[in-house]
Amino acid sequence: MNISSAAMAAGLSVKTVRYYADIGLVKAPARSTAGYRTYDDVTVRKLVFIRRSRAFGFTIEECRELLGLYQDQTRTSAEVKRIASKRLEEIEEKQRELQSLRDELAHLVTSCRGDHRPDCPIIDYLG
Amino acid sequence: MNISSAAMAAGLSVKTVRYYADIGLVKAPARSTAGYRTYDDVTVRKLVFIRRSRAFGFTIEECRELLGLYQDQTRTSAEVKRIASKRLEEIEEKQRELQSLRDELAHLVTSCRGDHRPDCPIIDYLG
DNA sequence: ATAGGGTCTCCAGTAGATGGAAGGTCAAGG
DNA sequence: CCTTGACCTTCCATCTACTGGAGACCCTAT
Repeated sequence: MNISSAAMAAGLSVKTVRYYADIGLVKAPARSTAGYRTYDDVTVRKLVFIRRSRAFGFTIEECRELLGLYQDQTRTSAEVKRIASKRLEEIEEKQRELQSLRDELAHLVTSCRGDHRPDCPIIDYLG
Repeated sequence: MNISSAAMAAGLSVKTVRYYADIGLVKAPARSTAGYRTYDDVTVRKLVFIRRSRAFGFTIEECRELLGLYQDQTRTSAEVKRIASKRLEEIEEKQRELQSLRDELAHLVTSCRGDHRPDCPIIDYLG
């Protein structure tokens, strides 16, 4: 399978697939005589795994760790849960941040008349 | 005022204050005979303005725009409101994203026993 | 033979800083 | 006067996770 088929199958861009091999996230694929990368299904499945992990916001390093666990028959679900819980915590922290940000900004936006005059509570707040 | 006092007063790091002048977000400060940057209160107030804007997640370019409006006596509050509303929309979009992410991840984490055994719904989902 | 795709490597750039090296400056204390 | 330590300078590199593009090579079809 050439890189574009692999990328398509994994739902990633060709650039990204190459990048993941460059940084050693998946192992370097075999090459055709012309030097083209040839991907197998196993690697494509790993690429899909990475895409889904990234969608949850796991960093590349976390993906590396998760991928290691994915392939490790002796893993414990506790290890996986620890990583996922950490990410969940981060998401929830971010949500709290965004919530207070939103409330504050929404308040300012609401109180701004948005007309042709220069006086503006948003600018006042920032300045 | 030397750069560290200005940074302190603005609530930013020295590096960041220098950076904001480098990219032309605030005008390049005057220099002492030794070449030290000397900041005045007006610039410090702008730095504070930028810090607060950044805290809302406005990009540097948006900060540039907001700062322009801040200094423009002929601004209209409509312009300010437009920029702020756009940011508010983005925040709310991000909130929706995070919410569905959180729900999904929370579900997986909850259903994972987190024990010494390898079987794990989180890994299953990703793979 | 040629046209069009696909692929290769390598380099640069994105946002918004931050870290560090090498060297100049300043004020206080001995 | 000299040293010490804190501050300042410039410049370059690094971070995250890719993405874009140039120039060259390869493959298939007509």
